[in-house]
Amino acid sequence: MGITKTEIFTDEQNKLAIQLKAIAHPARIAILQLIIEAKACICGDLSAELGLAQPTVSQHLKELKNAGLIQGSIEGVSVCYCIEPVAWKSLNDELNKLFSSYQNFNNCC
Amino acid sequence: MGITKTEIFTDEQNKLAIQLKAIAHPARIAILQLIIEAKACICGDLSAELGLAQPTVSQHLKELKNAGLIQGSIEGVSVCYCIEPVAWKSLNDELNKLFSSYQNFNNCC
DNA sequence: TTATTTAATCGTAATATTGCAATATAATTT
DNA sequence: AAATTATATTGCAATATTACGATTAAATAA
Repeated sequence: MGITKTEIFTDEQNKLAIQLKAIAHPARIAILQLIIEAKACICGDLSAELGLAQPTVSQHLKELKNAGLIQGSIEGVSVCYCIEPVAWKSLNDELNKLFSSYQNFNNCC
Repeated sequence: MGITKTEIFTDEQNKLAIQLKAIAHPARIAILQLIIEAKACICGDLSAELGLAQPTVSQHLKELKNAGLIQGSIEGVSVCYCIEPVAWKSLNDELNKLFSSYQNFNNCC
């Protein structure tokens, strides 16, 4: 079908999946890294830096924005994108919860 | 196109994207949680617990296994799946690196 | 107002993902 | 060996994703 059965999962599971999907692409990982290092935060600069067409980068930025992970502020003719601190921390917390819930010894095999 | 331009990204970025994609689905998050809590680690049990058909769960398990995040050991007629500790820690480390690289103050907007 | 600059949207082709019924495979039990 | 039990694979329909050329929209500058 190509459609996920979201109704059988918890809101937490669905939210985490959506945010993870947003960062589960090398271009979007690269974009986040460039934004964090402040090497580039403008669509055109990111496009040049990455070697991806401007519409492609714009689309990736839109997905990161839809997931709430970045925010854009208008800077004259261009738009400066940066991390949205609250969602970023929330995702970090949720992932820490998932990863720390596993201890080597509580395995059954 | 539907195909990612992996060649323009680093191996690290591609690997992280692949592992994140593996866990970026609510069913696979739920499966990991059930495995970690040792509430279920067998395909049939997971299928019953989640309310997804057996082939669907089998496919999700395969994807997690392909990403190296779980491993299966044959237990008689059934297969017991559990976390692959090395890859699990590696992904955790990589994510910690990404998240900790961001500090609120190094933003440009 | 008319350029100019930059980002967003539209449209589209190629490919990937999701979910499951039907079936095949593998291990155990009788 | 035949039956049983459990998982994996195949095939398929519906939908989603990726990438980009062409175009549009929005803001500033001349």
